[in-house]
Amino acid sequence: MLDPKLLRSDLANVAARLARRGYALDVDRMKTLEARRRELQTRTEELQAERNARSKAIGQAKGRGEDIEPLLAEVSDLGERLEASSSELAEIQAQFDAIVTGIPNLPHESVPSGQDEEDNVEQHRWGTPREFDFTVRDHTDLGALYGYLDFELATRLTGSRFAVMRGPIARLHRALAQFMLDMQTRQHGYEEFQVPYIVNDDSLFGTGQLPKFGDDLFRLEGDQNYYLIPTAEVPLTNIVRDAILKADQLPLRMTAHTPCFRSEAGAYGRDTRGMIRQHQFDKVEMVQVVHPEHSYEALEEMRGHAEAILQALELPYRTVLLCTGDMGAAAAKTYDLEVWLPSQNSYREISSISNAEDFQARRMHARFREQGQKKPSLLHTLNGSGLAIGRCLLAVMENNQQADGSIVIPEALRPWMDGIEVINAPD
RNA sequence: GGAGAGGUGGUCGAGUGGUCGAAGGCACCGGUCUCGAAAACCGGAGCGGGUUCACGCCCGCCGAGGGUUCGAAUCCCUCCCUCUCCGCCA
Repeated sequence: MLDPKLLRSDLANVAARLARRGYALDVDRMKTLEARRRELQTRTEELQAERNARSKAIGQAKGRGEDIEPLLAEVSDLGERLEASSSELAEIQAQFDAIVTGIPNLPHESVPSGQDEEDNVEQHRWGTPREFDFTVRDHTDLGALYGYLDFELATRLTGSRFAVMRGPIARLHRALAQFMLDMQTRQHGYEEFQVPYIVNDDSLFGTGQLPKFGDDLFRLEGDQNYYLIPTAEVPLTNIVRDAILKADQLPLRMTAHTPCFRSEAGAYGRDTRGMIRQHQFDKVEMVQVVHPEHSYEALEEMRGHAEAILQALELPYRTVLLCTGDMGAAAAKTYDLEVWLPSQNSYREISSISNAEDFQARRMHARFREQGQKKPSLLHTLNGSGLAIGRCLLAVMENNQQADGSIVIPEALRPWMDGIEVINAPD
């Protein structure tokens, strides 16, 4: 959420910056609503003040044993006028809020303008895609070869876009998760969390999925407004909702391994084959809660924390700076890491690292108190995948495959695989 | 799931429907005292919003949302949460 004060004082400039990411702010409507709001709020508060004063006077008169009938007569229509004014104010306020809560974050000045992923800017590449002297299989074929990865079974159990992993592939999946968690906690200073996989609507509002992107979420039956988490970013970031931290507690570095559930309502028809785009996938997530002055250092740092995983696994990747049109609504700046997939002969997203600045903090009322400062100020929040485990699994499978369909386990991962070096056909 | 008791400021804890944003204790900050500290004493302190050049003034907030009333922390309704006992379960 943007600062409502900024929307009042610098509307034209805000609109211009939003236009850069393709968001058309209705400036005239905002001006009209704001003028109306101001008028109604002033009047409502005046009426409230009058009510308070008169009620107090009635109480005092009664205390002195005086006749309060005349005083009551004086306030007879006050309630109605107040009700009329305040309900109209609530109406205007609701319209204003509906717009404000739907406005995306302002892009950082270093973010290139652009429409979609075509306009993203590659920052650098790491590793060299391997040359194969045989025809590469994609992970779906590799998994099917020995029955370690079964999409048809998952379809029978549930429906489309789910996977069943078994034996060594299931084991590899677990190893990846453990490996990533251990790296983030032991080497990068994150605290490990185990969080609910179901959250309420307040949490989803806080991180910005609601109210606008509810279609991408799985909502639970019942009247509790419960949703399956689309990412651990939601529970982890909301840990600081409604909190006022002390400056010396910062930065907070949190990580968690969770499943993520996405209905991907807008993405049907894309990546229908394999486990690139699933309704359920596991991810190790990193979240940082930092002092506003340090959030861009933290962004670079987190990018490094995610890259370190890919480097350790010896997976070729490239780093991409997202353009304004490809960023999520909460992000001011986002890097994507894209891993090399031989079967697609291209790089595919495996991690996304964003600085939300105070966008989420404002929605969550997440603040901190600067040493010696009276007023609390908003924190900055960042999140990044470190990494998406399903996609990492398929990247390992495809990049490390051999002619017979066996898969070499990356060196760094072997301690988490009981020393298994190659995934072969079952005995 | 059944029965009961509760949700008040950083914390503990008062609060007959009327000057209550709310006593008091603790913790906290500033000051006096002290070589320094402790103790004692004095004082200050919540969050959000509106308005003002500013001092300030005003509004809202006692789990959440409704309602009754001139007036609600206090009365009524719905929901959420916590605790105790029983049952069930991992």
